[in-house]
Amino acid sequence: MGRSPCCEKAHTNKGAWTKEEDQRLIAYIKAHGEGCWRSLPKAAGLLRCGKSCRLRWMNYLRPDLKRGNFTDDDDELIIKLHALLGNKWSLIAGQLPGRTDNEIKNYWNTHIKRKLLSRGIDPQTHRPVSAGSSAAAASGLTTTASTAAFPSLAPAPPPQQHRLHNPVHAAAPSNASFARSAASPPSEDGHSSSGGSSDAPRCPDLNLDLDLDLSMSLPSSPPKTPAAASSTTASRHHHHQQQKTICLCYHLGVRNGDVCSCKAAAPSPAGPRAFRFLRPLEEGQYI
DNA sequence: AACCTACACAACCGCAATCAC
DNA sequence: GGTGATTGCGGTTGTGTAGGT
Repeated sequence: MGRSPCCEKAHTNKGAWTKEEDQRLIAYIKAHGEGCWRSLPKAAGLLRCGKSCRLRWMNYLRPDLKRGNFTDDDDELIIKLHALLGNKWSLIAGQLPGRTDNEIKNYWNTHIKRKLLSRGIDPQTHRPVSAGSSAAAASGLTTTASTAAFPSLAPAPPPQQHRLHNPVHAAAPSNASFARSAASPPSEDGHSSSGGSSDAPRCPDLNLDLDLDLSMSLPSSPPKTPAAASSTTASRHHHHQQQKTICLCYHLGVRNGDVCSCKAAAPSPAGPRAFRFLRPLEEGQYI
């Protein structure tokens, strides 16, 4: 379907944001809320692409962002979530209130990868480097941490016609598409992963006690302000406001009737699309 | 002090998913 | 159901800076 450019590049600034631009963006969003990124730059008097505005707001200006170092607990949680979800940074970020997918992605690439390698663990497969050959990995993917964490998911038949992004892949690694989507971390050198280890099952003998870890309490964070929650997203996916009763299966995008029986916890009237992605947890909200 | 290198992170790009008509 | 518009995600790149020589 041919795509028009998201903005008129000839009339937009690029590169680092200035303080003035930040102030304009903040002021506008405070006054009008998030949403309609396409028209926001013009309305806010910014010579920026809407995507750029959104990114700046989401990754840097949002008031609920937690700046500062990651704790060791954060590290471990990220590692375990990565083992479970692969490079689904937005999903991982959803479990770390106040952190952005971009921040976690950067942190993974600059710190955690090295940390794992220093432990002799392959950051892609989460297996010992020496035993991390593709041949060994090919032994199977059916009893990964995912199924350990969600035993009820294990026997589920491969979902039909799930979209690539549907996180059910992450929760149901027994189907091949999981390996191609959620389980396709970047290649060792950090370059594109799109063609990565598509057929190599990840961490078949991974033992990360994820069932324990995924039920543990997560660090709390200040409640998100209404403005902090994407108004656009909120209007489309307002079920996220009711996440306190939602199980992780639902968090992961499992649709009603797919593999999770937590239907009662899925309040969305918006249909399957509303299950697309989980959102950052509210304060005191656990998975 | 100057240069080089590695690191950290902000920002961009391309594409898929989703929405609206 | 088809199509274009918009949003959001993941991968990659660019740039500033700290540390080493």
